[in-house]
Amino acid sequence: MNAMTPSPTTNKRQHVVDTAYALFKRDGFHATGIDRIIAEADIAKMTMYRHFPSKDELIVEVLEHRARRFERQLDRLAQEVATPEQKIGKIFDWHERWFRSADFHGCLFAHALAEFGDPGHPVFKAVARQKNGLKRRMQSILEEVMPPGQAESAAAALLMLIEGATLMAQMGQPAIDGARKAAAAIIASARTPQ
Amino acid sequence: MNAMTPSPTTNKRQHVVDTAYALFKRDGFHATGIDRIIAEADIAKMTMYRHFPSKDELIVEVLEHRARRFERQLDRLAQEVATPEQKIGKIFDWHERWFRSADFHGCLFAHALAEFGDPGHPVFKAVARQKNGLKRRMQSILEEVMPPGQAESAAAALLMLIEGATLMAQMGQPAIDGARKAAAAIIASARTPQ
DNA sequence: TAGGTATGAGACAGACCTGTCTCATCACCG
DNA sequence: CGGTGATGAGACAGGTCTGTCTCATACCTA
Repeated sequence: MNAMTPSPTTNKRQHVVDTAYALFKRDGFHATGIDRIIAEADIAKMTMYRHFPSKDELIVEVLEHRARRFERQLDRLAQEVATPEQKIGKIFDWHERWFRSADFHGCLFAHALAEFGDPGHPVFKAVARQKNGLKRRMQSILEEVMPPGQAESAAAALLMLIEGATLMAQMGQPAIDGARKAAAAIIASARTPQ
Repeated sequence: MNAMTPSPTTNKRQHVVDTAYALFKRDGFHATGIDRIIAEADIAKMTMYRHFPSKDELIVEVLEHRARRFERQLDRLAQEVATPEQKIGKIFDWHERWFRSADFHGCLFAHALAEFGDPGHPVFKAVARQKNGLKRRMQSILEEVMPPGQAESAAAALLMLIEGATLMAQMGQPAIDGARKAAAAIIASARTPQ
């Protein structure tokens, strides 16, 4: 296997992940059958099952791939600005662009949580990892300007706002501006408690 | 049909709704089959299909029943207190108790939105009605102490907080206190803009 | 050229899905 | 007693689900 030419295995595997992502996003997890995925990806069923031992593991793979991509994008955005307020602002910017994108269908992780509510299920755990990652990111940003305790609860509040804004955006109600103002009020309040 | 004795039709119908609610809440909508519902409710399949023309309509009925129940409970709680802050506080109280309840599995409406993402689908519309109802309720409470424009965006922010808190509660992360503090900051900020 | 690997194509199993149909039964009511 | 409406029980159709299996076919490399 030449190291310069990408492995065909990797290509097929990623192609399945991308195709499954698009279908899961639009139609949901249980409503999207394996047959639909392989038809859309134009691959044989066995090709998929050779890469992923089960549909559940494919779902986890899709979620983890999207989570990594999300983290990379936020990393990049954070480097563009200096102050904690600006970094938080960039996170809201990211979501605002996402809400306006043509194929926005809500948060895939929240949807996964809705369909896999068992805390022991691998999909549930993958969702928890992603949400905790975002919360930790905001928390460490806020710790630059407030004590850790304040930063923890403020980060939780910001995460709630973002999740809520995503849900409202899915219902066609633009609320990112309100979320932004509320976030500013929360941060200001945490900066100067009482 | 005697008006004093409740119609057996109504009883069976409600029994199906209640049983379906418990199963949808725990396992999701697509993952819960008709066969499971009628087995758990201990009724014949035809009895169900005589009351509900399709599974989708049963889902809508379940959602609407829960929405009516929710509205009644909030109506009652609102009458116990006087100030807008207290009324909003009662809404957060309700959610706090809900999060602590033994069979809490997240918001059924949010889950329905995850599985029925088509805005034209009756289930989607039922979800939008419920969320808009809660937002309107908070908005009219807030209009007692701030201009309508401020009340609208503050209500949207509070709704986002509540939805986000529900999602975090489902992931086992208690965040209602943080949401409460954030709500106070939002309302204070809207009361005295700038 | 020979061999190993990835893939394609599709049959197949066994279960589950929604929704319809028939026939029997039971309760109530005039 | 006779009739009516709600219900029970279960077969049935037609489709879809996940996952496994076999066999043929490319393709790259040694």
